[in-house]
Amino acid sequence: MSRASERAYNNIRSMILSGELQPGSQIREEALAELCGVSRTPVRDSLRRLEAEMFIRRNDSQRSFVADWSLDDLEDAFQLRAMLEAHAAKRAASRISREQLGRLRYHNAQLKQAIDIPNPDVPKFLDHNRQFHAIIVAAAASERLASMLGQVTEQPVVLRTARQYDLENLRRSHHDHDELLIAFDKRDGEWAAAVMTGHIRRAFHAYAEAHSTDTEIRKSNLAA
Amino acid sequence: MSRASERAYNNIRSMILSGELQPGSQIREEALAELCGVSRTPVRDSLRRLEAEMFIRRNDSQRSFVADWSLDDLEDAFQLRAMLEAHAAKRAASRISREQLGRLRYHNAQLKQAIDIPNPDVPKFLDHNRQFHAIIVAAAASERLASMLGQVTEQPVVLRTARQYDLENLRRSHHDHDELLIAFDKRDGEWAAAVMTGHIRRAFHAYAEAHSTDTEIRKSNLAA
DNA sequence: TGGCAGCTTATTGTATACAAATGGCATTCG
DNA sequence: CGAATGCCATTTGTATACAATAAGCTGCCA
Repeated sequence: MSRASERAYNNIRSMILSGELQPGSQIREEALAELCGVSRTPVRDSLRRLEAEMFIRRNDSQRSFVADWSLDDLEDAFQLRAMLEAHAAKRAASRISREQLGRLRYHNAQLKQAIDIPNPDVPKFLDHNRQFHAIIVAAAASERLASMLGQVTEQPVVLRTARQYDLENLRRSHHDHDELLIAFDKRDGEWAAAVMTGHIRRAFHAYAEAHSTDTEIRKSNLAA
Repeated sequence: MSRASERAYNNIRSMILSGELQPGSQIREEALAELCGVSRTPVRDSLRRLEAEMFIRRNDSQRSFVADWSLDDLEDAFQLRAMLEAHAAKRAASRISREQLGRLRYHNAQLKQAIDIPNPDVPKFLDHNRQFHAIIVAAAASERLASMLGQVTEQPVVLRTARQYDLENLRRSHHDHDELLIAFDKRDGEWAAAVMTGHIRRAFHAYAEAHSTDTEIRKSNLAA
């Protein structure tokens, strides 16, 4: 993707992810164009992409709004993600190369390092976690599957989820990865898929709990 | 979507589906713009959409080509479709309304009529088949799932597939629908999902067989 | 006062001109 | 003769002007 267009896309996307553009708020092409320092043309391209990825919704008269996710929407996304990622794990089990397995082990070791210290390095954990999953998706060798997973993995809230993992959850997450590695080693697709399903579903519940606390906090703030 | 943009999208899409634009051939925005009687702007919009839907691929330097599907790609698409549509059936089983069930029965009756005559009415069959599946997806009540299914259901070859169903396959297809109706009636999601999986996988193999015959015909044409 | 008609303004859609980048061809040099 | 390089043609990317459409407001009439 070309320079202006890519810049616009990344800018807008990160503004949505960070919450800078509030869920439900209207989006005007020209305003974004100024913010990104480009013309409306690449902004429009970006909006179309973001709409396809469901970061943005449009009403009947073509006006754009930042998507606002209910807990149900979120569970839906997680459910699809669990199914797709389990499928990816299953495919990967019979296709993964020695070299990919090695990289998987490397990232998992880094993950372990990130949490096996007094003060866990969460960003480091997240980064290696992302790469770990990316390798599995690549090993699954289905472009289509990868593209679909892209649509459900980096939802606004999904990103924020991991930050809310407590240490216990991070450890379990790491443990799942260990088990995935063994399943891959034994080329047991069913096992890999099962582990992955649980792995993603835990992530959802970790979020749901954090979210309800969050909501309560917000409520009490409003009350104050 | 607005007039020019929608026209461009539909035109280009149907040109791809019909084979008028040959798989693998390069696409030039200006040429399409002339063909559709619009400017490049809406054509570009359409190309982006079609690229996301994987009807079109782009090389490193942003040139567009009509997607060319290998049998493997196709099996991949069918596999994903089977998984997603089974998931839809499962969800639908616990959510479908009496009214939707009624419409399902109606379309299935029409399906039966279309093939229970000396000369089967294939277009009629296809139309009611499409609506039957659409109702299930709607009953699943997941926008995201619906959007993903859209990406794997109307691939160029998928469309041509059904035309190659022989009567026996059409009958089995209708029988699957009957069974789905019972599963829905009993709110048995697992059953519905299982039937749906088989239903879609049969479609794939029906295509694969027709395709190999097809290829042989093409080869002998070349030889002649 | 409530609601509707018509106008005004805000926002998106389309066309077009121009800029940037890419590919292909020809020429030249080793 | 082959490969590399520079130029030209083709194609895509971006900006901008203008057109179309929808929303909001104002004032009129019931």
